[in-house]
Amino acid sequence: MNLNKEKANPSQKILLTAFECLSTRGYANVSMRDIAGASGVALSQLTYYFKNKEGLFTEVINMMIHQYLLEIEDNLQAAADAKEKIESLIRFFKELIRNRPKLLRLFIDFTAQALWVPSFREQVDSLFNKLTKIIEKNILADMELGKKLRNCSAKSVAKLILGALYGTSIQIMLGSDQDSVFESLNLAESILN
Amino acid sequence: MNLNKEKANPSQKILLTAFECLSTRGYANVSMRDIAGASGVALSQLTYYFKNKEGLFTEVINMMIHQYLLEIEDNLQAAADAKEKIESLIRFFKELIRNRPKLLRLFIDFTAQALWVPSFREQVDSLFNKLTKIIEKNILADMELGKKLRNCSAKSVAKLILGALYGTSIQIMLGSDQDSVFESLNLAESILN
DNA sequence: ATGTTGGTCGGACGTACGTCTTAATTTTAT
DNA sequence: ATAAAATTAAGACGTACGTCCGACCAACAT
Repeated sequence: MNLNKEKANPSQKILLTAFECLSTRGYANVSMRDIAGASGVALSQLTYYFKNKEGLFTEVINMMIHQYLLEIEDNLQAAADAKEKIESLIRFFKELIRNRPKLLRLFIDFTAQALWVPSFREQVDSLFNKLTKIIEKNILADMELGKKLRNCSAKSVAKLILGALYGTSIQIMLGSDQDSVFESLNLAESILN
Repeated sequence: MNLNKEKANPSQKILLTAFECLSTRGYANVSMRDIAGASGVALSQLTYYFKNKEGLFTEVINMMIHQYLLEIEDNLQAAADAKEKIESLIRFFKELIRNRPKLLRLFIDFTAQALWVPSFREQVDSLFNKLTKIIEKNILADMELGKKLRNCSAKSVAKLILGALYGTSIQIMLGSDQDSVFESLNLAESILN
């Protein structure tokens, strides 16, 4: 976070601190008091701005989704052809794992919470759909894989790609031997070409 | 669970009830008292047998891993050739999603907890490794995909397959439109052949 | 019969939680 | 300058939590 936490308005400050806490220790292990304390704000401020813990987490996730979805789409549209786009997508995931593991952890945690909290679930579903559409539009539109498998809908292909990237990333985050899974991502890239 | 909960010894009874509660409402949303009440046992019995909530969840997961790892391996070894084995593996995941979603939910939840609880993390890592080995040994040993990609280690291929199946399953569990993701699993099958 | 052991039970302990209320303070609009 | 609104602060409320303790009770060995 290179945003200046001090100068931001309080709700931004809370959001950024909340991201830090949640992505470091997990939704279940962070209390509203922790976040209030860490952002130097009264507990009731959190309620005032975000109603409750669920609302706060929702906004943290929204902030992240907004930021990184744009980033992905920019990267993809900057790439010239399908091959470069795939490379860019895989690079994004690698970079996520290596340099922004907190973000990935936050998202994995969020995904699991979504199993039990309806509003989270809608959010996750919407994100998955957006990602699928991005992959579909940018990568599958004009490549031979699309033709090769045109008996399947492009949506299914995109979902499989997304699933593979996500599932592989989870293994990396949780596994002890990270190298072989990074290899898996490279492999995914070469399969797609 | 077709095991007879009534006749089982108390620790088994607790385990089965715990599975039911945890897989229905999630680790964070189930209390020790809930489980004790549902299994008709005093709260302190849970502590007596499993020390604490973490220990109880660990044993629930162990029970499931033991049961379904055997099942997967049996299925795979019963299949004649690589093609059948792949079919069997995909069928297992489909069946998991369709008929035993509780188990899958439990596992996804567990995976997320593993981000923050070291003992869970070891358990997940070990499970992922076992699954990878199973895929590696049964599917990749003698098929042309193995040769086609022999510049990558078999382990990486197996991890990619596992990641794809797991990531796709998560999308199904959380998504509204399940059909297109089932299609993705079919697609995974045809890619592997 | 008696003592011992492993299992069972209800309940209490201290803590932490999310939420809510109420009041003080600052900002904004008139 | 004053009224209204928005923001901040502090604290209490009730609840739920995981853990722990001491009393029972059954079975069994002595």
